[in-house]
Amino acid sequence: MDKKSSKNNKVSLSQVAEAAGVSKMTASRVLRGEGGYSEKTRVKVMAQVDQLGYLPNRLATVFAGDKNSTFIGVSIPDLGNEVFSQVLEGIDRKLGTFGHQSVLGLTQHTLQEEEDWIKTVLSWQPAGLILTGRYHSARASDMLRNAGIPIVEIWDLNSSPLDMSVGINHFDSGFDMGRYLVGCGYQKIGYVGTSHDTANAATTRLDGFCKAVEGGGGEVTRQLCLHDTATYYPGYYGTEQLLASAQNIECIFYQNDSMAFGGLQYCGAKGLEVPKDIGIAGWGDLPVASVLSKRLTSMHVSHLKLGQAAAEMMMARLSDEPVEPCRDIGFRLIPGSTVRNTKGR
Amino acid sequence: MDKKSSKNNKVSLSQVAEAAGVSKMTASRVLRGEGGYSEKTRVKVMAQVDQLGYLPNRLATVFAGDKNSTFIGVSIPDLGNEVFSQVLEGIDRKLGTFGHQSVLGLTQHTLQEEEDWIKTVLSWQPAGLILTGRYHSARASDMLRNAGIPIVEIWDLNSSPLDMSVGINHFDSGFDMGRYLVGCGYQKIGYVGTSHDTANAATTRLDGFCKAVEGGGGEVTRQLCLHDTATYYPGYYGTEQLLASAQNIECIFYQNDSMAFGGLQYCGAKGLEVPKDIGIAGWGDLPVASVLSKRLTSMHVSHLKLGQAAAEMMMARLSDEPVEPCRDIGFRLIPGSTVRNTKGR
DNA sequence: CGCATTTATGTTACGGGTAACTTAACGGTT
DNA sequence: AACCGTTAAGTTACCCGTAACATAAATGCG
Repeated sequence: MDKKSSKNNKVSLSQVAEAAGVSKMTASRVLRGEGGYSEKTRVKVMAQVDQLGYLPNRLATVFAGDKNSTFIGVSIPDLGNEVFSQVLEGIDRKLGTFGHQSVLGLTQHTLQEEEDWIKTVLSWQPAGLILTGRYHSARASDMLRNAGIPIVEIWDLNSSPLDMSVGINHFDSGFDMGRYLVGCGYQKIGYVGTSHDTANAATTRLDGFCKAVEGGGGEVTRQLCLHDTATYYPGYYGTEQLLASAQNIECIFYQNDSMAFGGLQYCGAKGLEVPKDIGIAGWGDLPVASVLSKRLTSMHVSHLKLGQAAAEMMMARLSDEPVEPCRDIGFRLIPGSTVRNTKGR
Repeated sequence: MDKKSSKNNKVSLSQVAEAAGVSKMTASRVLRGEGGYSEKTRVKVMAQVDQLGYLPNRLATVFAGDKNSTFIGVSIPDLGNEVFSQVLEGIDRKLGTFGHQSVLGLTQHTLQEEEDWIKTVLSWQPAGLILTGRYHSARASDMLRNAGIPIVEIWDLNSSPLDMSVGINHFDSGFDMGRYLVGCGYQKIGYVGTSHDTANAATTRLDGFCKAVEGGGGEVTRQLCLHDTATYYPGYYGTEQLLASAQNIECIFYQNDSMAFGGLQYCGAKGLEVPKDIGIAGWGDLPVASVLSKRLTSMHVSHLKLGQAAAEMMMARLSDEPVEPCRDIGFRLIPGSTVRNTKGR
């Protein structure tokens, strides 16, 4: 049974059929429970399935062209960011309940990586794709259009998606945060984030943020930590750089909570009291935000729910159920206690 | 070009060949760069490939049985735990550099989920599997043995793996932590963790921990938060429960850092000073541990490296290179400052 | 009992590529 | 021109399961 031929030691349906003394078509019917066979035959076939340890080859089924695969390609920028690992968890768990599998692609926030991955994953005839972000290379867009399979773009809500979209309006979330901070009485506000080669959700948030702050009479001093990940340490050093270059900053908005934690740490190390001496606001509301004795001012997004929604839309489309092509997951501002409460003035 | 037939609108190699006025075998040779065709033919074929937007169907290639697939099934307990998302990131990034893809399975720490997933993923003819943990259901073990593909068991180092294993010795890591805490002068030590239906790495750590503590004359009061995730909140409430049931606890060891953060938060809320009034030790050394003003006493494991090593072993085996079947990634105790420093006594 | 109907099972063809083999075209040599 | 080796291209068969069609056995019913 084991390792008999160098080429292919898998047990095939024909072998099961032969062992059971029936044609492979009959065996196929039994395995699919399709009906049209006697109980005696069913028992014979199933006995051989157990005996030989037969596992169906789904490649053949899909290949035959009549059935869809159960692969869903899922592209995620990176998993170092807790946000995206939660999204992925939501997606994969939900897909799992429908008997589908995620084929992962980590695109490192670059369109080229995404394009390469799309090309590869499409060659596996996936049932659908879930992509993070609304921006794709021209060639990627072509392939996606021609693929003729359901596509869900997540994270950055897209009002004219390739197919379907679920996420939040990042501009609005940045705007709301900006308005809130200005409302707290801040005027000179800094920003610490990372820059990527392409437009992305964080940039969109910053745009919204700036608009609100400037509209409220404030001013945003930008500080982009080039070519680094949006994590704790860049947050720390970005804060140092920012404060060194502009002394009158009253409050800092960070690309995400991890970076804000780094900022808090820097302030603590330099004896700056938060929020007395400086205000700190993050984005994303990571669970670990609760670790701090002071609740971090942040923006809450239900990442798990976002992932689940994406998977649900995908499955609905695959079952030909009607699907609303755009779904807004929403966000919620967490006032926290790392910015001061001086209303207006 | 788009959506022409309801069944299959994919461009096939035959169509390319026909359009280029050659046989599909010739087209196949061109696409694989196998040689044996004229430059004129190559140009003709490639022109049609671009024209028609042909994407190879790898299903067919693998199905034909002569080539291996580039799927690697990867089972991970959950992604809520930052540890595992780092492991997955390490795996997928490394696999990607070899042109392979991860097919994800979240097994929620149950052997049944793992078994079901293994059955499904094997039906897709993966090139190999990477599984978290050393324990598998009997049926799963059967299937794995019969699959005849490389298998890497990660996380919990297995001296007699199904095929290959990479991870750390959890017993030893628990033992070292126990010895360290006893060495710091602690005698009455509590444990807060979660309990699962099956043996797992955390249990093994606890065993090692208890052995060291008891060997050093100390005593471990166990507190298992049944049926909950090993995250922040159960850490908080587990600490509350533990301290309510045993007043003389001097130090608490947690299943992981997330739970330890919860414990720290609880102590802060109740006015207990760390480490003056009580010691706190975690496990895993999450990056966010640096968020705290006090460095959390913990055990460092390089999760990313672990994932990369798993992928490397897999790829080496697939290229028939010699592979050491067991690889110990090691760990490093982080003394931190959440336990007191009273040496011996 | 014989014919119609249902049920059980078998046969053929196919999908998209590729290995293995065959044939045609080309170039050079004597 | 006849011969041969090389290169370029085409043919055939196969991988594994299933749809579609064909046949055989069992059952129903007047």
